[in-house]
Amino acid sequence: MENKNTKISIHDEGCKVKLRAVQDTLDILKGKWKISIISSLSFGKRRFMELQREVDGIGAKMLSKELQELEINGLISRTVCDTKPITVEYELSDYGKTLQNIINEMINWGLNHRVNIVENYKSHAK
Amino acid sequence: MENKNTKISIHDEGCKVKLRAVQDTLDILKGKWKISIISSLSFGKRRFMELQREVDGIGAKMLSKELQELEINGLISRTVCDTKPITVEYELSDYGKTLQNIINEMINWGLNHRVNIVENYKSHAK
DNA sequence: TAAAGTAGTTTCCTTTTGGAAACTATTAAT
DNA sequence: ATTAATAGTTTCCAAAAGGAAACTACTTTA
Repeated sequence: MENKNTKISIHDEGCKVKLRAVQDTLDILKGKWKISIISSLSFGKRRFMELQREVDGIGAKMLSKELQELEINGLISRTVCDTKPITVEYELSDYGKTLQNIINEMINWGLNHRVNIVENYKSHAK
Repeated sequence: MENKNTKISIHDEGCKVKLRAVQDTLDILKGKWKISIISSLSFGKRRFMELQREVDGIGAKMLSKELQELEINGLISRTVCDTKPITVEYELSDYGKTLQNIINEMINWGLNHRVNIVENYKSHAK
């Protein structure tokens, strides 16, 4: 009885800690565009306009806002280059690169999901 | 020149495909509570009220709505048990379980992030 | 001098999201 | 009879999120 309660208690605490960890991650990645921006930057440094072209559908206002939040959280760096027309390069910081595993898993899941959906469509079309 | 363009083109296409895959994943997981609900269910089956107690801050309306969307997308199953007061059990489907890698990476990142934040606080407090 | 590209910011507006509380319906216990 | 617990649904409302377009400011090119 005491043993059983102890085990349940330990289990519950483990769930809570993990759920809190997920929530901590989500708090950093919240917003419609943040994960897409990080994904884009995971392929290499990008300028403002490059990001706007690569992240489908994002406007300048949202891109600017999301980049600021990512920078505040130490996930990306912003570098102003004194080129002819001024350019700004955004890059994942070392800390931002620790998100790579999450991104990779999302890429894998999404690729697989698309295959599943297409297969499902085919089987219904028969 | 032609070689270089070809390489760039291939690279660009790879990015686009991967970014689209991330977007596909995000479309399934969008909403304030979906990932938390899936995380909770990744520890085992849960009843409606259990989920509401475990997912911190969620209300009945949102829980109900998010569960419906998850069921529509085939990620969870809903089983009505004919117990004394009727109970309903929610469970990850086999397909929902394929999200486990993403959840695990989010748990790991969040756990690590919390340690980093605490360490940062300590070093500033010195 | 005008157009176009860089990187944003600001304003105004709409849509989406989400919360609180009340309500339905059933069953069991007090 | 009343309370409580199950699992939701519905309504009404507020806040947050986000988009379009105009605007700033600088430089280069035509």
